[in-house]
Amino acid sequence: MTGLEADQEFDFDFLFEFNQRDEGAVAAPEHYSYASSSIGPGLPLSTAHPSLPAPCHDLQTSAPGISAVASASHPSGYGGAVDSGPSGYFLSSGNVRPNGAPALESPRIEITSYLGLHHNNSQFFHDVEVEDIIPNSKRSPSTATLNLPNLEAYRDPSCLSPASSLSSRSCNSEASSYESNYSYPYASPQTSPWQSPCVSPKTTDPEEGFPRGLGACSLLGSPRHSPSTSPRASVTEESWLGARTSRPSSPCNKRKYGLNGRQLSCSPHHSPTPSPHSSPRVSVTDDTWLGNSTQYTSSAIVAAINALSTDSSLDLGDGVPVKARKTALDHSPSVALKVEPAGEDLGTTPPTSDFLPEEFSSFQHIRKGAFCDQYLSVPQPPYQWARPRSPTSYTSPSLPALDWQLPSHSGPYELRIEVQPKSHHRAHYETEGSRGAVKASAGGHPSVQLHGYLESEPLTLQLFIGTADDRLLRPHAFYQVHRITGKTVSTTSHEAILSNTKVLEIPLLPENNMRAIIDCAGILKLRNSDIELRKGETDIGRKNTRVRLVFRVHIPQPNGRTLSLQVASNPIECSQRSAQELPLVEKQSAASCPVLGGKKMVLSGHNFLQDSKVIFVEKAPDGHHIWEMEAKTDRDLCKPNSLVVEIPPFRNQRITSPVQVNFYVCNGKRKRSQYQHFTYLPANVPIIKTEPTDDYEPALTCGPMSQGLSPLPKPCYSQQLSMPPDPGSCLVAGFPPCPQRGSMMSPPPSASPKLHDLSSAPYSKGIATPGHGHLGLQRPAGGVLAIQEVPRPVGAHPGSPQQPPPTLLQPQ
DNA sequence: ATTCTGGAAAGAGTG
DNA sequence: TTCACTCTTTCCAGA
Repeated sequence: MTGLEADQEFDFDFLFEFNQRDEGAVAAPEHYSYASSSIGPGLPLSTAHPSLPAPCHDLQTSAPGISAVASASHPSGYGGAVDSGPSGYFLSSGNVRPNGAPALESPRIEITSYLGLHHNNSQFFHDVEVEDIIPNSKRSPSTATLNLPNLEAYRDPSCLSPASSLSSRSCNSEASSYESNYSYPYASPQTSPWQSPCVSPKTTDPEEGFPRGLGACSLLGSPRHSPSTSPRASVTEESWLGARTSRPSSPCNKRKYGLNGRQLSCSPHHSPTPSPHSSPRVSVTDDTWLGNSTQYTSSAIVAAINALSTDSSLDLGDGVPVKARKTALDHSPSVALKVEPAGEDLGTTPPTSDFLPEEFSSFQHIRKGAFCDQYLSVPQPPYQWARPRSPTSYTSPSLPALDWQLPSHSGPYELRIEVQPKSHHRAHYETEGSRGAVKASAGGHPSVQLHGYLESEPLTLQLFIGTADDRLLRPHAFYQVHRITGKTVSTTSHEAILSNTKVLEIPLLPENNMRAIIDCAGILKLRNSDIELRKGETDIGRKNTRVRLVFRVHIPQPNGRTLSLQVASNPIECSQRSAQELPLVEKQSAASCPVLGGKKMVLSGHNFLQDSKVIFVEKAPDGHHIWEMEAKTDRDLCKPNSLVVEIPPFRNQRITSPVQVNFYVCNGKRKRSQYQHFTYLPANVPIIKTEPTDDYEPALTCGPMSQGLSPLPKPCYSQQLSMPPDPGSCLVAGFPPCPQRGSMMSPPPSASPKLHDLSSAPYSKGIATPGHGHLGLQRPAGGVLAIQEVPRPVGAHPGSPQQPPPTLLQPQ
């Protein structure tokens, strides 16, 4: 901890600065402080464990795991975050409050935001405790179905045809996302990716803050206080009806389905709520950039930044694409801890009780309830298990937002996925019946175990559906976890909603060695059009069909803090078709090879055909292919699940540093697998390690790791390279491919740049662009790698300079 | 009667 | 603008 402390201080500083600068920023800290304070009380009340209380964030955030694990002293990152986290919060809070005034611009906003944030965070509370408290009425339909909150609200006025799904309009979304990515990079916090997770005061602000009249607001649209009231309301309804009833872009209109009812009901009112999630995305990118390293730290900082950004965003607003902005704003929610200005404690529950219609509406988004409700109305679980036993840790508002990157292990603890889920699982729509629980590839179900926990107190394992792209792990906007019950389900679970994300809470019992079999989790697909209309949503759903199961556990620490660990599964393809027809590479026996090639590489996955071709591609930063080479495949050895290919020689036999390329399996026209990463090594250079180990790990490890940790590219380098500090070198050398992961993550060549590429693009620009020749090209790799690898560094490589993140950034 | 599943139709989106 | 093909979403039917 000591080391951490130092870090903490560091973080604090940041926080302060931010705070001082922005109210929002301040707010963030405050939240924390509040949260902490408030939490304490709050939790107790509920069922929460004492442990969970306020400290949680800090700890978690601090990412004890990360900082601690990796290196006691994480300078910046986690450690700082962690340490600072707590303290930071307090301090900040203290300051803040006083400063509260500082909020100068819009104190309310801050407050609100906090609230909002809190709520979000507190979601747990809400979910757990609050829910009970809160009248169903408030919630939208308590039905299990997810309600899309305010489609209308989300819709931009600009959008001509509400119906059309954003995806189609991807441009916008993309643009926004890209922009966010690019533009943000270092520059203004606002834009910066950082915003992402944390704090998202913005969101709150906007909504609450109306006063400000954030530029964003306009974008956001109506959300403000009362969605319904808002001008849009009318629109809303229309939209609702139209949108909702009919599927947005698609067939809806044509087909008449009966779902409308539900949606409508929910709709208008809810609308205001921004989607918390949304934020992550944008931020993600940024995060990646920035600091991957500092997941936590960053988070704290981010929060601060977000706050700032929020404000700024307003200013910038004009310049920034709507979507981008929205996103930013939205972020806040997710991250934000909800703290209420006044009632810190309240933050947790109090609010719930209070709502006046209007207020409620305004807060809704903030409140988990609001958010959630709008989004997902989760049936409340009458489950008992949670209460009695479960520590209810979740409740604490201080818990890290779902888009925060957390380590999979810290100190003696390690959260590990013992059995990975199958790479394919057809998600079901709300209009369909459940398609069952996610299964393991070998039969049975995935399982997760917390190692190193010797206490007798049971814990709660959280599960939510996360993204599987090259960017930072975050809740997937288009998929939600779906609780499965029935005779065949042996694992009890409880649903909760955090920032619009459904979270399945599963007990981790000492008697079961803190192991849980995940046979109670299905995957629900939300209509792209609905989600894309959400405010702040920058991602498009089209072809965005891969997800990961993300597991989290919050471990109470003796010092009162809570340590949060997170692990993500390997990617899961959730679409019907692709899962059946597209080739999928899950593993590759080699991650790199000398430029001479000739080496055999075994690919394992699905849908391989004798006619399958394996194409190696080197892409330029701009995405176009510089080089393509079909690898020879051994048809005799080809099986549906495995393919043996001979690595082709690289076009340039004289490379002096590793060059990352991609390859994919092609079954025909558009039936291509995701890009896989592969690295060509200089002929005379000692091989770093091409084989199995990496492959393996990457695949598996990466999945998880990336999941949890930060996706930042930098880390990767550090980790793998552990070597040289030089940025440049790192980049180059660093690029070790993370094969497997890549497979899942990278976008198909043909695929629209948007989704997948988004991530890549950003990276490329940020990283590659600048001067790294090949490296630049490798780009995606960087991003990808980073993500994958990062984790390791954190957890695994304590020694590594982890926090290189900064390095990365700087390099550029 | 439900829950899972696999399959596929219908229509919108993409290039 | 048209066309072929892809992708999404909803239905259907059987286990």
